[in-house]
This record gives sequence, structure tokens and C-alpha cells, in this order.
Amino acid sequence: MIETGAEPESRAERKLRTRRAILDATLELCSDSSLTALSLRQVAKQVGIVPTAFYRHFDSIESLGLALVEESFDSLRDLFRDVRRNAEADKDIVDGSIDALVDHVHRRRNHFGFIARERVAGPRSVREAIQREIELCERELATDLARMAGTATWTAKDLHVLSSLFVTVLVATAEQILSTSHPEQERQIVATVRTQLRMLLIGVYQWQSEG
Amino acid sequence: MIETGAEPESRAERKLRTRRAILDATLELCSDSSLTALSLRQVAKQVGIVPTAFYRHFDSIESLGLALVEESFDSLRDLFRDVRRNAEADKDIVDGSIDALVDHVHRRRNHFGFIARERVAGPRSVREAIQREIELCERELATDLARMAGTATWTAKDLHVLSSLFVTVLVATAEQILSTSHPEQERQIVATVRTQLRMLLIGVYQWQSEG
DNA sequence: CCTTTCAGTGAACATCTGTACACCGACAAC
DNA sequence: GTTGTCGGTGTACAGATGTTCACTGAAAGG
Repeated sequence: MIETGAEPESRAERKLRTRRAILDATLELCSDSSLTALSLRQVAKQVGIVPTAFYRHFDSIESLGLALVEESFDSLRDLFRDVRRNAEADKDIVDGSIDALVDHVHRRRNHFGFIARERVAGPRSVREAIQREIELCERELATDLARMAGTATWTAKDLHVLSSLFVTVLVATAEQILSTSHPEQERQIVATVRTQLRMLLIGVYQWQSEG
Repeated sequence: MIETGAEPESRAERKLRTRRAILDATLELCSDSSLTALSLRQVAKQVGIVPTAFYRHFDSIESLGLALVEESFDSLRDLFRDVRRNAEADKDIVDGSIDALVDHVHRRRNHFGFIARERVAGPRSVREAIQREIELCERELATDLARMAGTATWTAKDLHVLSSLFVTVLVATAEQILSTSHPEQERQIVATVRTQLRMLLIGVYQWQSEG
């Protein structure tokens, strides 16, 4: 090698870099199929390490999956933060939220795809971890909704019911965006969910919680 | 054998029976994981035939998957038929639909689970087939909605937008029911979707399509 | 009766799988 | 400068994988 731009790495840094490479390779490899169909050797080959070296970082594909769940939900929390920011600015709540969703799905395509897939098709422990995280998101969103106009008289239960519906629509929309590569089709999807949320909001403004 | 209750089968009957056994074994085996993680040999072993005999019925796991998509959507169309029947009777449209959904998900647990999983995690051709079928369902439901009270002035587009939202909620609910085995939790899920649909319906009754 | 058809068999193959083990060599700690 | 730590290597093995091929034997058809 004539010149490597790389500065000298400490051992810890190097290990972290390999770990990152494993995580990235896994997201890449299971971007169509599933963790359960992924072999340790495929990952190792993609990373450029020998199969046994995998064990220096994770003790199974399953625990690798759990690490990816955490990482992916960091992406999702970023999305929530942006939705909240858009809402606090003067932006329309529907358009602002959808813009943030589309933007994040594109930027973290692999993370959102990972959640969508492993949520239903992953190893049991991974599915459960994702379910827990989604419930956290629903609770978080519910407290945001409590501050929204028109929900002053709502029960906590109704707030959570609404929050869960929003999350469902959000997840479904993300899945649809992920499954197309045509910008025209994507605009269609966005227009659809825009109308859906507006229909829903009309109901929300009229809703009266009953004991 | 002392006595087999089986009457003599024609060759065609016997072949059909093995085919059925393959389909059932596959639904069973991938009931947690995914088609993409399923091997031809596992299926053969479960059925009790030799691996190569599989090829007498399907030429790959993928085409097996396509057959299961058709079969599973027959179950889903049965559900639609019952929803419609409940609606035509005097039953409340929300409760009637949810009852039908819960009932069908329980009776055809494997079919609904198969759709839920392979929709996002299956082989490409299977995913596409499921997507097509779901769009058919949405169109079908849209024409039903057109006959519903309060949608007389709606555009075709808005009808489809609403239909797609219903299907999204339906799919999500089915997924949730499938992922729990506690009757108490299931009652919770049902109560939640019941409220969600009522919120949504309020919006629907107020909605005015704009050119 | 004889012949054809064909679902299912069984052996063989090259390839891929997870994991065990002994090993290396560069960094870290003393 | 010696020693220990620890990512990463290479070899090895038993088992699973998809697919091939020549086969069997009973039902179907003449």
C-alpha cells in the first residue's frame, strides 16, 4: 500500500469498527429475506472475516438481531423527535409528520425494513424485543397526544388507543414506502396516508371519552 | 395392519392427499420463522416422504409458497363474505366485522399467520403475489363502502383511501391476535380496535370529498 | 393380459452449515 | 523488555442442504 488514509487505531477502536461492519453487513444481507434465513458464514464472508471471528462479537445470529433492534429503534426515536419538532413549529401536524416519516425511512431504509420484517418473521426473542419497543413508542406518543388540542377530556385509555392506531398507520406506511422504488408510486402512498390521517383527525376532534 | 379405515384411493386422490399434507406441513413448519428459512428436506421429513418426492408436486419452495398464497386468500375472502353478511343483517358494522375477524383468525390461524409473515419476509414473488391479492381486497371493499351510508358523495379515490385504511387496521389486528395466546390480552386488543374503528367512523360520517 | 404411467424410493454428489480447537501476532500493561 | 490479552486465522468435522439419476411397484389404460 502506498498510502492509507487511516490513522493508527487502538485495539478497542478496531474491534468497534468490525462490530459495525458486522451490523451493516447483516442489515444488507437480510434486506430481503429474514434473520432466520441468514447464516453466520454469509455474514462473515460479507464482512471479510473468517467465520469463527464472528464469535468475538456476538454469540449467535439471534443476539446480533437483538443489537440491531436497539440500533433500529434509535432511528425510530429520531423520527419521533423530528415529528415532535415539526409539531412544535407551526407546521401542519399531518404534513409535518408525514414529511418526517418519509425522510427518515429513506435515510435509514435498512433499519425500518429490519423492524418491519423481524417484527413478524424474526426469531422469537427478536420479535418480543421489537414488540416491547413498539409499546414504548405508543406510550410515548400517547403523552404527546395528551398535549394536543381537543384531547383535554380524554381518558388515558383512549389516548393510548389513538396512539396505537397512529403507530399502526405509521408502520404500514413505512412498509409501503419501503416496498416501492417508483417516486410516482411513493407520492401516491403519501397522498393516501395524508387523506387517511385527515379523516381520522376529524373523528378525533369530535370524540368524547365515555367513563 | 389389522384394519385400516381407509377405503381404496385412486391414484389422483392419493396424489391430492400428499399435496395437502405438504401444504399443511409447510404451514406448520414455518408457523414461526419464514418460508425463506424453510428447507425442502424439512418439509419432506414432516410429511413422511423422501426429499425427491417433493418435486412430484412443486418444483421449489417458492412455488409451494405461491400455492399457499392462493389458499390463504381463500380464507381471507371467506372472512370478507362473513363481514358482508353481518353488515347486511342488522348487526352493528364495527362489532360484526370484528367478530368475524376474530373468528376467522382463530379458525385459520396458520393461513393468516402465513400472509402476515410472507407479506414482508417471504421470497420476492410471494411478496408480490400477496401484495396483488391485498390490492384486490381493497378494491372489493371499496365497492362495498360505496354502498355504505354517508359515502354517497365520495370520489372513487377517497373510497379507496378509506378501504386501504380499513385493510391496514384489519391486518394489524390479525397480527396482534396471532401474537398472543392470552384470552384476556385478546379481549384488550379487540376492545382497542373497536374504539379505533369508532373514532374513524366519526370522521367518515363528516368527510366531504373535494374534487 | 400386457404395457404404460407416475408417485414415491434410495444412493450419491458437491456445497453449505455451526462450532471446536490450536494457533498467530500486534497491541496493552507492567 | 517481558508478559498477557485478545481479534482474527486455518483446519477440521459431523451434519444438513438442493438436485441428479436409475429404480420400483402398483394403479390405469389398451
